Amino acid sequence: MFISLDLQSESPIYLQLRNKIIEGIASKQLKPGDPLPSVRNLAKDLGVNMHTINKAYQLLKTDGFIQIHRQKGVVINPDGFPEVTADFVEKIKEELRPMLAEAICRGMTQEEVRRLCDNLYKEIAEGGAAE
Amino acid sequence: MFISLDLQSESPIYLQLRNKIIEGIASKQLKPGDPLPSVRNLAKDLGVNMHTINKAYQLLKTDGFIQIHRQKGVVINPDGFPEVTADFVEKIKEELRPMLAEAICRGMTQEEVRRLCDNLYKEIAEGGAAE
Amino acid sequence: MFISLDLQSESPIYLQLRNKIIEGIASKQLKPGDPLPSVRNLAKDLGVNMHTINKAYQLLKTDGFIQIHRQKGVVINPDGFPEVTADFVEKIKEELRPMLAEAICRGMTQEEVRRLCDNLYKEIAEGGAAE
Amino acid sequence: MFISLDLQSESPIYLQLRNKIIEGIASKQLKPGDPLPSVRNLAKDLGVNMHTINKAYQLLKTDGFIQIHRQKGVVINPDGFPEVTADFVEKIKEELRPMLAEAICRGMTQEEVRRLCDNLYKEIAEGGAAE
DNA sequence: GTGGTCTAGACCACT
DNA sequence: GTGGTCTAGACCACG
Repeated sequence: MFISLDLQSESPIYLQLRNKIIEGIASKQLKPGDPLPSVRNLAKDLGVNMHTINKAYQLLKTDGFIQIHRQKGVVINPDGFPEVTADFVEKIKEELRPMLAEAICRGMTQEEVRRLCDNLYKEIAEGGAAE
Repeated sequence: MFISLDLQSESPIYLQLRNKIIEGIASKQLKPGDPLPSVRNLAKDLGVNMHTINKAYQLLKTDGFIQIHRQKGVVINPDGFPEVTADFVEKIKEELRPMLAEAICRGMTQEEVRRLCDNLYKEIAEGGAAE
Repeated sequence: MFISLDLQSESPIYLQLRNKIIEGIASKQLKPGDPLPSVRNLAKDLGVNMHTINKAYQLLKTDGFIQIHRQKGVVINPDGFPEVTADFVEKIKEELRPMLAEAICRGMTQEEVRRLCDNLYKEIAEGGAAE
Repeated sequence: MFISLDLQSESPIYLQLRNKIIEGIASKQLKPGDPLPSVRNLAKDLGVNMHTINKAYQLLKTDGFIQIHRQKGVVINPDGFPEVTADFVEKIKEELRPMLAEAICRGMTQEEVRRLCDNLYKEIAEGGAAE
């Protein structure tokens, strides 16, 4: 799995990295138990600061997507992933809301929105566009 | 139309304000030609700085949602709103992608995602839950 | 001669008006000695403030394009127009410079610039696009 | 590259700065990939406020002339510059029109206008007279 | 009274 | 140390 970061993006690098890994999990390119590169190695490969990698990994650990063992390294959580909590639904709705509102202003119908979501869902699940 | 801001939020105030106004347009609480408060009045009402309001207004102006008449004030764009451009679709997809990926990891089915979007779409269009 | 103002423009109304009248002179729709509407009438026709009209007229008078007589009203200067002074050349160059620089950055050739200026010159002189 | 601002000018400082940088690009004193000073350094050097510099930089970023890397700094867009869009041609024509009209009123021939543009084009491209 | 511009500070997130 | 954001003032052009 190749990870490409956009260093000019407004989105902080650590967040981009976290999201790329989550997309990797969603597309099953990364499966429970799979190892991830060490902080040091990944930092070198991506050409970014170690702290940045570490921040992404800590986020993923906190959310329960990965485990970090001092000796064995970093692995995709072998015990499965977090559920769809009420907090998560709330978060996704609050992030979605402004986008949907703008889409409505621009004249997108509910049908068009649905199709866009459906397509994106499939695209992610199949891992096509991640690269 | 009442606007409530979360001053503690990670999301910058000017963005929250921009989004609230777009939601107001989406829910038809704000219609083309409707006046918006002056920069200074709104700043006073919301208890934030004038420049913060101005930044939100400038964003909305650039995107074509409002018009700013220099000595007269601010109105919802009476000439209609921007289209669904390719850029917009690209933007929405890139913002949606990480959310959908996480939802997939957490086990949400495509059906559940669709329902969530549908409900949110209606909720926004009806403008009920915004405040 | 019809005058259309863009009330949403960044350009102040009095300047727009001044420029429209100068364009009228350039296209010979307005000739030396021709009368202009009174401040009061023009303000009513255009739906703007009297002070705004007056400011435009004062500018034109200062530059020598019109004469303002207390009783006879406002007329295009029957004694001819100002020359191409060094000040004017300087002014036009300083205004032109940023535009040309941007055009160069965007890859316009000198030939393309020349053609654009030529066309615009003719267009103005013929008064086609003035309204 | 030295930048001189006219703090007394009618033209806002941030616009003067934007234009100076565009002239720098046009004259090839600034090339794709070249770094620009940090917002705060340039502000100190020019003796103006940080926000004023930032406003100029934001403008240049929006137009695609520079890139702003969040924690790394500002560089001339290494991926090239925007094209000659229809919008740009429209803008330049509308700005040019009043100047040309006045030039015509003052008796400048098309030949004289052409020569003035040609000379200015060369002067900018060679970057001699900018400072 | 309106927005446009500018100043002189300040805190924060990111690397 | 970088840009992003925000505040609390101020003056000006415009209408």
